[in-house]
Amino acid sequence: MSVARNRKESGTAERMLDIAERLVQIRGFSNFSYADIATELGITKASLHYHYPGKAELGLALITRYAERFNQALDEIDRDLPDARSRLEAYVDLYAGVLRNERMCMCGILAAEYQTLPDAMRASVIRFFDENQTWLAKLLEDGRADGTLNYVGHAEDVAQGILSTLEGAMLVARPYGDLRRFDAAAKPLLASLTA
Amino acid sequence: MSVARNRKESGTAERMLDIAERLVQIRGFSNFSYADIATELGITKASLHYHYPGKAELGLALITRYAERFNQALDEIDRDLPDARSRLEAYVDLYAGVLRNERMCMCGILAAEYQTLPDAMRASVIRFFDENQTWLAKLLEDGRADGTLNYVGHAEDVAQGILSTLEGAMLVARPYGDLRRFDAAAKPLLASLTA
DNA sequence: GACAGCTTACCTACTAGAAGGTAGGTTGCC
DNA sequence: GGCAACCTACCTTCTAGTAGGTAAGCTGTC
Repeated sequence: MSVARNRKESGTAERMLDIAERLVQIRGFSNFSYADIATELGITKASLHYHYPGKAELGLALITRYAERFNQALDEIDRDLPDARSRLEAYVDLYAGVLRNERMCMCGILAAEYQTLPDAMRASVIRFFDENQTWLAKLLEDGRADGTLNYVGHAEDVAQGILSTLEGAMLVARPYGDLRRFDAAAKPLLASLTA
Repeated sequence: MSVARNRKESGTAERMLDIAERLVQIRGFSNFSYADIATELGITKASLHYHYPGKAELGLALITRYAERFNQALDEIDRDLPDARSRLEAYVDLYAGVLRNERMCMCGILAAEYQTLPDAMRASVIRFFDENQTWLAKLLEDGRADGTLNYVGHAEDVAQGILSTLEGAMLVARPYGDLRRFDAAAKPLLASLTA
């Protein structure tokens, strides 16, 4: 028993989020329980309430972390890729990556459950979509400027369309367990923005 | 007390489906209960089990009826509208109509819950999508023939893309309670198929 | 440097309520 | 009297959540 061994050094709260995140993305928020997490972590349900007093708080932390990481990924795309077109491809690949892990976009699945979500979570789901859309709208305007993308109408509207298409592509592809279904929606989308 | 008054003349089983259908499309399959239906119908939970022995059977009946009606609507579109382009518009409007009722496509929401669905229901969700896709693929080929639609690649792939886009548009539009969000995805889709 | 008091992270044992579901009885029309 | 459609009265299992306790590690004071 070394000094910090019994203390289980690594954040249980963080591991709770890891497990819950996976369960949400596979089953949905109302289809996993504290008991599921407890079993997987090897501690009791009661201990979980020490870290997050209720499921609503856990859910909120879940979206917050997810959105943070997503925004980080967007920043990296902005930093690493030169033109709007290749950034858009990278954005699409973010979604494809989630699907490759046999998961659904967290906020996509939460959108489906929206009516049964705690209030605090609802606002965060909306915010996630808004932030995505803002990022996409800027990308679209950049693309028009640098000549790598073109489209008709307002960037905000097109951004809404892109987001919807990608979420839908994930939603429908997952029951089939077939990534090509995602591509079937994503490729024509990209094509229509470069034509 | 007229002849068939106490007998509640109109099929309770059918009214169960009506209520359950609405609840599924708003909350999802795992977020409504027999108790919800019982309350709304004004009879006891136990009576519901007389009509559908379990939730899985109810769920199956739900998809079956929904798919039947949807297919009828597709037949009517085929019968009433002359060209592929206007048929596609009518198809998109079927989706918009669901959203106008503040509902999500039943099979869209079931797709989100897919991993927690009874086996029999899973197969039916897939079948619904397959039938839609088959209908759309034929429509796309007709459109190529009659010159009202054009696209690149296989009709089946484009059909997948259309389905995904519309499901996604509904999914994202609903938390916002904003039909324009649906249009933002649907209009460019239609445009890209007529360009 | 010891010991008091506090904090962290867990535990056992429990609650109330909701879930799906069942057994068996009642009602009223044909 | 038979049967459809309901009922009362349960049961089990699962749910989130609570009460209260404990072992171990920190921290500040004398």
